[in-house]
Amino acid sequence: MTARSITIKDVAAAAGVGVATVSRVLSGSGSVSPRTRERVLAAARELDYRPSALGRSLKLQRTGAIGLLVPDVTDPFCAELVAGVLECAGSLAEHVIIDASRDDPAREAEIVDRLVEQRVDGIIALPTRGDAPHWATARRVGLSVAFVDHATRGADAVGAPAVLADDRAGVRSAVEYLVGLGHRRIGFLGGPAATPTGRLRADAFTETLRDLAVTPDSGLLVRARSSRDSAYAAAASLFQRRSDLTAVLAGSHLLGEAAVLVAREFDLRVPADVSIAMIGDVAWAELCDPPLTAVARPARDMGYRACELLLRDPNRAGDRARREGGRPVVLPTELIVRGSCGPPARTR
Amino acid sequence: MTARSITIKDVAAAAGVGVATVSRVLSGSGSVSPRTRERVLAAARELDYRPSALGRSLKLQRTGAIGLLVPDVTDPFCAELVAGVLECAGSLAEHVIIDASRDDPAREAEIVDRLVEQRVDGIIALPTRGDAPHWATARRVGLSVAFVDHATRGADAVGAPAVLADDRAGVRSAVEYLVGLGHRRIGFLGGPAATPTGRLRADAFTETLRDLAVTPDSGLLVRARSSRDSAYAAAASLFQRRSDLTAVLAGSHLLGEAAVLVAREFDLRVPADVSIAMIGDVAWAELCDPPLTAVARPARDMGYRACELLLRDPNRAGDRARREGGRPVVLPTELIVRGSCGPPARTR
DNA sequence: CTTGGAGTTGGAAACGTTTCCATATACGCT
DNA sequence: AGCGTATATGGAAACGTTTCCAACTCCAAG
Repeated sequence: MTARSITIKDVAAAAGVGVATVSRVLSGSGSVSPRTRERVLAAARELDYRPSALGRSLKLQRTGAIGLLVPDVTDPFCAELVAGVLECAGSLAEHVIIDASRDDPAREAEIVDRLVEQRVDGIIALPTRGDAPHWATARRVGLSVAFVDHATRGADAVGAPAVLADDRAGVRSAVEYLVGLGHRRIGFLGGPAATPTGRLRADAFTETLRDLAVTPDSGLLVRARSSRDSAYAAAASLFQRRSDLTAVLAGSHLLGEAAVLVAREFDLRVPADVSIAMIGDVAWAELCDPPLTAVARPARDMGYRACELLLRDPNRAGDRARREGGRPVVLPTELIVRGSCGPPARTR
Repeated sequence: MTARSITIKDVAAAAGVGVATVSRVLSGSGSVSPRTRERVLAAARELDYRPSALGRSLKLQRTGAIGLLVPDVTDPFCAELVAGVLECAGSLAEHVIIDASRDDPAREAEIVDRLVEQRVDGIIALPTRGDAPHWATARRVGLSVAFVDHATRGADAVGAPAVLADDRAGVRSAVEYLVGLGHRRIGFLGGPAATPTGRLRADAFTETLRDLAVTPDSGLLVRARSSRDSAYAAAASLFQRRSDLTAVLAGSHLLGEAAVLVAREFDLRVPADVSIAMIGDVAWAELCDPPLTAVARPARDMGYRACELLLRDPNRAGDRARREGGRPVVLPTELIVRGSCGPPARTR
């Protein structure tokens, strides 16, 4: 019951040396005679000694932990991101404390507070909004923060490094592709205008159309909140109102899902009746019939890079980011052409 | 630069009281006069004091952290599981240290070691194999462990509580459904025979067939390793060798994916030419054309329950599990009928 | 034989908490 | 007035490390 766990003292006693020596042997620093080293190692093995990270962290003022904050771990993009962070953290012998904000700034603030208490070495976040006050607070208490995806403004405000996908180019490539196929009335399903991502992608959409000399039609641009239901409703309303559209670009995989379901609901053949493409490549895109053309965003790399940025001399990273005005790392996207897009049925 | 972080001592000094009093105020235990309480609170606010979990954990010998170990966070089942754990942990004010074993026992052992060093309050694991030696070690150093999914034998061996989906019943329901539709030559795509899950599902498959008086045909049962490539190869070989089969049950969502792709590759219409069902419901099942019939496993609940089991008086839980011979918690599955199964084209 | 450095070693302080214990104060009784 | 009790408070120990610093041993050089 009262099995007091064994400490460095026990090992020292068993080996007949001082605790300092044990520490030196185990951490490999300092000089110890081979003879003592052997004795200590034997004692440690004998007792099945497990050093406590608590004691060490307290002394070293460094936990070897990083916080990871995403809206939702079940989202495929977030999951890939997490995998990337895990991969990098593992290779740098850091461990990862994860939590989900569920897109709720209040919850996010709480989590950040907890991570501060835990004295994590840094936080990687896909923030609800990067300019929320708790991020400034985190930086103020000396925590380094790295933002991932849709946080440009926040990174600026807080002076934290950021890793982004080149969504503007991603949207552009998809639109160019669709227009190249002959589409002129292209619907866009976008995220909430309140979020940086939602705004940016919609802007890139209209911008590209203008650049290609296609007059944008505001009735073809629909917004949804980030829930499944809202996405479905948005898609349904778009398809219903505008039976003249020949293609749809979904601004997220959730919206892409909605587009596919609604098209099926309306008995529209893809791509004969309507072409569909989406931002964000996910596993099911390949399984759809027809497989869905999508803009792949390098989620895993983004996580890896963010972690690297945070851990590889964190002060430097933060400082550099601030000095350079928070110029974020931007990773390229890639248009994955599959079978869901074709020439429009009725040109003009 | 040398911004030594402020401690309880600073607050005590600022408020003109002893550290003990500050601790009492902040932790809400013991008695303090309203006047002092106010002064302390003011000082803490003034200094923006953040208590250090390190000091507290060291003193309390309890970290408020649990370890979570899954093969792969990007797997939809694992992701849901993680979400469930996060939900429960959050409500109990615990934080979660996550890592991925990538199905590698050696890596798993390392991670467990790290978690032991971190002095987590417990570990939730979807283990590579529950009877691996490091699990016994973990228990020996006084760590409580809860297994999730395919770990029956491990739970027995280690005496840890386990949360399982009722896969046997799940497979049974799918097979009964297919046989009920008239299928007699049903292919089964199974996981590796080396894993408990792989064995159990395949066994349930043949068992059910026997119970339904359908003579099992060993040529219709194919194994794959857990990689995507291997799944595809297995599915391809099954479809190629046995053009006489009228239905396929995939033993995992990865194998289901393979079945769908191969069927499409072979120009088989679903469900006209071949019916497909799979174990494990995932988001894309609904997006397939036709949507895939699948056996839903309550991943999120499993995570939640496991966390609950671990945290709600962990000693008790472990002891009870041991006393009862490790009788695991078994959660029901549900057959979600969609459009991918129909009567066989050529009966007999 | 003395001196000095190199190589080993152990004691003790520090990291930031919580909590036990002792003390101090106030107050209501007898 | 004296006493007992309840409430408030602070000092100090403990949690498990790391590392500074001092001390000790050994041996070679003077």
